[in-house]
Amino acid sequence: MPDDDRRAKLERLREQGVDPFPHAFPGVQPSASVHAAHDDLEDGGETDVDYRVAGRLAARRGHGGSAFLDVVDRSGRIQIQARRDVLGEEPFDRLVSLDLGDIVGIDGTAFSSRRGELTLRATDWTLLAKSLAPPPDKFHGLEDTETRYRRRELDLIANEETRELFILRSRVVAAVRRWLDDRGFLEVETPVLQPLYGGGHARPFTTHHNSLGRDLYLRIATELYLKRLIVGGLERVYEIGKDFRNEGLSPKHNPEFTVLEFYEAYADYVDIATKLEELVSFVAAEIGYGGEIDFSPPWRRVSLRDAIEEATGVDVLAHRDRDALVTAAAQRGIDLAPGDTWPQLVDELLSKHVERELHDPTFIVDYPVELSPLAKTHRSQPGLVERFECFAGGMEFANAFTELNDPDEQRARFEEQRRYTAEGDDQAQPYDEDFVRALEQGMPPTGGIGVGIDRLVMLLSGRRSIREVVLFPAMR
RNA sequence: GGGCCGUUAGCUCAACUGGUAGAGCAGGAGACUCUUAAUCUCAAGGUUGAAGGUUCGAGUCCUUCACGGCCCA
Repeated sequence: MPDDDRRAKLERLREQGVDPFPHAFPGVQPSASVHAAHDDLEDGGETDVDYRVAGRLAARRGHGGSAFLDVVDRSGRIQIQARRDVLGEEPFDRLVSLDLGDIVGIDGTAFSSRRGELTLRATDWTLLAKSLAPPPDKFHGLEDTETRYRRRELDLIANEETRELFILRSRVVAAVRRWLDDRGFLEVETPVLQPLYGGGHARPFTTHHNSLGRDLYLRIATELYLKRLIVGGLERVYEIGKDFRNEGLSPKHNPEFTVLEFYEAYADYVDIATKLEELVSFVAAEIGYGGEIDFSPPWRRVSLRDAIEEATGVDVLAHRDRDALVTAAAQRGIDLAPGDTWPQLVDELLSKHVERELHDPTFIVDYPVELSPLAKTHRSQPGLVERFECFAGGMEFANAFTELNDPDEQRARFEEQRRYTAEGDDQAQPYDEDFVRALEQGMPPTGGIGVGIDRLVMLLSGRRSIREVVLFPAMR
């Protein structure tokens, strides 16, 4: 058993007075900085520059009196040369008999091998943590999808692309924050545990607060609280956080997912669209995006009605109730579920016939009021609201509107949602009196948006499954 | 929910129409002072996802289940 071998080594080390789990190792430099300083060294060239690096032992090539070791840290990989004549008998033998996966600290002098690989000739070394479990295959890495998701630490150890992907994700989020911070947006935190959920079309998770003796919901969106902050005069706010939706898993859906929402007073959905173009193209440039999607502004804008009519021949606005729409679609050879509400049917036409064809970023604008209970009525087109969803790579990744700020109309919209609930839509939005009361205080004209960060990372990294871009995706 | 594919050593994969489960890497012993998927020698490593069934005999065929992947709804 390999584990037994490793445990036997652990005991042997302890008997030799070596602490296999020391407390710290100060002064470590990233391996990439060693490469940056010396990668122009000629083949076989020597330096007298010493470095201290640390990381996981990933490979070993022994040659009797010398050996080459590969040490991996977050910034990359660096080759270590161990020599008996440099280190001395015992330190050399112990270094060379470490297990792959052990964490080591290396002090060494930079030089270039005969074949031109930058290498540290170890002058001293320290075991920093013993690894008791064998690592994945050093060449093939870890390929089993299930193990990669369930044991992401192994994926990160074995697969450099995974490490780079999650570093990329972090850079995406950092760039988003930088862009918003630079434009006067204030980052805020609103409740995850909510007495009433709202701001989205979804089923919630329910939990229970023991000492309050009441049920609470995990938020499905941050929208209503953020708009209350606009009422409060914070003018430009944003939140990046997890939302939770109690629905099925798919390549585009994880039950908990990261969303950016931002709201801007005195702006409308046209302003927000421009900001989204700028934000995403900024982030793409910051991370050096070089993929197939053209994020450069301006992005195409097409009305929801035209988009659906182009794809299906059905004019949804000419068939403004459930039965008429089902009939019109049937004449075009499209079966719709007759039990759905009218807004659900429109949403179905959009997601099944339009969404997957939208490769480069596209704004679908001006939605029926029935689909958008929190959006302001369109200034010129009756029956519509000022709303857009943004699509790219065949996937929705953002949703925005000119915010409804008339409290009486908001109340009426919530009442309409109640009717949809009564018609069987279990995702319709509940009546939130606290929110309406806040609107009664007076909310300035406001534009707001939600951007799916996981999906944005999928687009920017070319990944086709949300599970690839979430560190620990939900598994059955 | 439906269809298809997959699950074999720690990891990556073999095993023909049913006939003693193999290899590489990792791990063990040894050789080797510029290798980089190092090389060479030797030995070891398995409840073939689970449970049933058919058969003289099942990794292989059948049924059910679990988990995963892809596609569809």
